[in-house]
Amino acid sequence: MLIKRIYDVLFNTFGPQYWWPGDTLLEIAIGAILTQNTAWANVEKAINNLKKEGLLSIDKLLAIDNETLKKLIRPAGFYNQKSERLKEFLIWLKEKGGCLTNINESTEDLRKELLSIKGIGPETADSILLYAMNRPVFVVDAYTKRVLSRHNIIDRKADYHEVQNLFVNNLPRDLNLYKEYHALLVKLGKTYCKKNQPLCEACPLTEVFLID
DNA sequence: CCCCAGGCGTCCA
DNA sequence: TGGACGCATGGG
Repeated sequence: MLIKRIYDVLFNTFGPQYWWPGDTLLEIAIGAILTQNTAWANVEKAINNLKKEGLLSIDKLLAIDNETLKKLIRPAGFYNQKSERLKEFLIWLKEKGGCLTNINESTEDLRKELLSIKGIGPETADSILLYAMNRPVFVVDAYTKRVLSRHNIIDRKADYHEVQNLFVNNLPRDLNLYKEYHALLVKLGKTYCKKNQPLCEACPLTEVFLID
């Protein structure tokens, strides 16, 4: 099966990625919001600012005023929106009891609730579910779509669920597999599938399609 | 100077 | 429903 074989090639090429980077689950969830359309290096700066101030807790972040929060997360860009999005997410999380992995609710319900928060769309919701809440949800991002469409596996304008289902329907429902696969696709994208790089000879996926 | 990055909401046809 | 646009910083 194609989807499984792509995974094997990526894993053999790059090895395990151990995603998502971050010391705590809360930090991971915050990173998922801050990284929206933003280079990870800039997100790290924002998170480090919060960490230096000892603010990486739900209550402390909710306690500081918005202007302070904006200044701290400024390097991550879109800080006016992201400060609001962060606080709305934290309010929701606090209502859920404040522990990301001890929530007695179905993944489906949690996903709907996350999507109802303004500024949290499918990718951010699924990233939080998978990496911060340990729920087996496959994450689709810009790299995933670009890699697959560039190799004619999906249409360029395939929507989120269509791409997500391609993976879910062709893989065992396994938490760590989902984590590694998404991380590997990002790794591949950053290395061999950049935006204005039409096709790359060195892309390890070419071997998959030569065999077919 | 340019383009881009681990999106999302809004507006408009 | 789907394409264009604004949001913003920092690196290449």
